[in-house]
Amino acid sequence: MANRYREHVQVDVHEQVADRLGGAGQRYTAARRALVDRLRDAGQPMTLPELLDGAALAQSSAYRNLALLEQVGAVHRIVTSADHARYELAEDLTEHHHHLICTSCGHVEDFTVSPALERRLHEAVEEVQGGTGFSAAHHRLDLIGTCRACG
Amino acid sequence: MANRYREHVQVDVHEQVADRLGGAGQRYTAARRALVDRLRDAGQPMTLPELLDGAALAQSSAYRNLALLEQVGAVHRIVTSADHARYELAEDLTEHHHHLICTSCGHVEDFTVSPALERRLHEAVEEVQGGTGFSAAHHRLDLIGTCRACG
DNA sequence: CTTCCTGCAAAAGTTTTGCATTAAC
DNA sequence: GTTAATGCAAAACTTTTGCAGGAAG
Repeated sequence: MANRYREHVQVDVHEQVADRLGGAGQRYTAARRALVDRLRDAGQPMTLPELLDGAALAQSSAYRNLALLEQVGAVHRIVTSADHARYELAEDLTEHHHHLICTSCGHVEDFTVSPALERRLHEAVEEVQGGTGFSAAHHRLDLIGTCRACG
Repeated sequence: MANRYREHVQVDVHEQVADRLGGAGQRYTAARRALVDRLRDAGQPMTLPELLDGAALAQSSAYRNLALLEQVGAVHRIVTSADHARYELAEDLTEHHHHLICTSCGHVEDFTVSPALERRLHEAVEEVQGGTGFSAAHHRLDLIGTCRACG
């Protein structure tokens, strides 16, 4: 089970997003709410075509809204080698996690690691920062391979 | 120092690449050798414009050669949020390492972590594989933030 | 009634592909 | 001689942008 460490701290996602948009002088429109709902319901990073499928929203609006949501820290954009980028809710609206990336079908799945390893990672990050002058906003641990369906 | 754990096991890169190309019925031309030389000399992942700068090679040939080199496992392509993808020699021609990715200028720098942490990472990978049916070819640990020059 | 949002269409920009020519084995 | 590699130009494709009309506060 990849999610055994998941804590399920539930925050009010919509309220959070509305706040962050409001702080930037932007509105939480129905289209934006729908995007957030889809992202939350999916529980997995989604491509733009997936987000758009069956939704009454222009492609350009979707891109614009997702870019805005990323700017205000509500959404995170993941680029892989696959055709489309993928979008997910920001970690502080869900929780810290990592990705299994299938090189065959492009599918991205979440997983979490033990708090102990996460702590070690964090220590390593600190260590590297000290030595290089690099200031890390966050880290990213991904597994690259093939998913069950493709394997 | 980010590279304190580096082992400097030197393999004959050109011989390795020639072998892998040969195995696929492809030739190790001067243009390909030049790309490999640049990648090795840089010691950092490079964009296509960087690789092409001052080189007598058509853009399309560069893309084609890099794609081929990636297919035969000699080169690794890294995609970030920046405009261009970056290319580096495959890890088995250099060594296992990780990346500091600057979100401001797009620069990518290498770093290594202690063998102990690397071992822990490997264990975590095994653990996740068992639980999910995902088959991981490799893992990726990146730090995302701002580099010394941009910070 | 001013500011932001949306849709459509066009543009931008990286990467890929077709095709004729040249080079490698 | 056959097969692969190159350069040029054009295409493909995701993502971005301009602009005019609509919606929201």
